[in-house]
Amino acid sequence: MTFSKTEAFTEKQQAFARMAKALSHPARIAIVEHLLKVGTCISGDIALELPLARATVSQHLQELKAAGLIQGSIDGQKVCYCINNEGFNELLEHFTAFKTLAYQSQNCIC
Amino acid sequence: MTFSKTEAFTEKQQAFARMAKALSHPARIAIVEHLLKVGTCISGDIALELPLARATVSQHLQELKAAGLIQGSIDGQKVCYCINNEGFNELLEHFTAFKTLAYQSQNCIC
DNA sequence: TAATCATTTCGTATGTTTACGACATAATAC
DNA sequence: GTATTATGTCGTAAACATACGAAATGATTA
Repeated sequence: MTFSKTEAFTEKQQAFARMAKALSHPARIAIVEHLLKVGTCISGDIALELPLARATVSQHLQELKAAGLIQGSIDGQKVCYCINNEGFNELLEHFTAFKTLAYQSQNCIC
Repeated sequence: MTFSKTEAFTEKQQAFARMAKALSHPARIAIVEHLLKVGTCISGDIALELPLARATVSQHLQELKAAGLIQGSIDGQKVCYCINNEGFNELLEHFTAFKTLAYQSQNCIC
C-alpha cells in the first residue's frame, strides 16, 4: 500500500515532485552543482568527486537522467554527462511558480 | 547500508536535499501550494482537499514541518498550519543559487 | 462528568531507496 | 586476438517511505 497515490494529483504536481525527488539526496545535489560549475561535460570523474562506489554513483546518475535533469552521451568508452537544459529549466519554472504564489500570499495569522 | 552517507557532503547540500525531499511527494506539493494560495492558516481541511486518510495527511504535514517548510500552532482542538516563511525562503535561496550557476554555465558540448 | 470532535501517534504491511561488490559489456591499446 | 579501461547492470541487505485503521490524546460541548 505504498504505491503513492500519485494518480490523484495533477500532472504538474507529479512532475514537480519527480524532480524534487531527483534532488532529494545530497550526492545528486553535488552532481548537479558540479555539472553546472564545470559546464563542459564530465564522465566518471564525477565518481572521484564523491565518497561513493562507482556503482552507486552510476545509480544516482541514472536517476538524474530519468528525471530529465541531466543527459549523457557516449564518447568512445567514456560517457559524457551534462545538464539537460530543457528539464533543468522546467524545474526552475516550477520554482518560479512557487515564488509567485509566495509573493501573493498573506502572512501567517496563526 | 542505506544510511545514506549524508555526512560526507556539505551542510548546504544536505539542507537543500532535505528540503527537496520534503517536496518529493505530490501530496506535499499540493499541501504547500494550498497553503501558499489560501495564505491564512488551515487545519484538517487540508485532509478534505486530498484523497488520503487523515492519518496519512498528518504524516505528510509532520514531514513538511520537520523540513521547516510549514509551521503549525494549536488553536483550541484544531491545528492551524501555514507556510514557515524563514524555511521557505531558505528553499528559494537554494534555487536562486542553482539558477545563478546555470547562467554562468557553458552550454553542453556533448 | 461524559460525549464528541480534531488531530496525532502506533502498529503494520508492502514497496522503494541506498549502498556495495561482483559480473557484464563495449571501446581502445598492445 | 588479448589486455586494459570506463561504465553500466545484477543481486542483495538494510533502511526508509507510504498508506491505512485503530487507539491515544486533548479540547470543547452537553
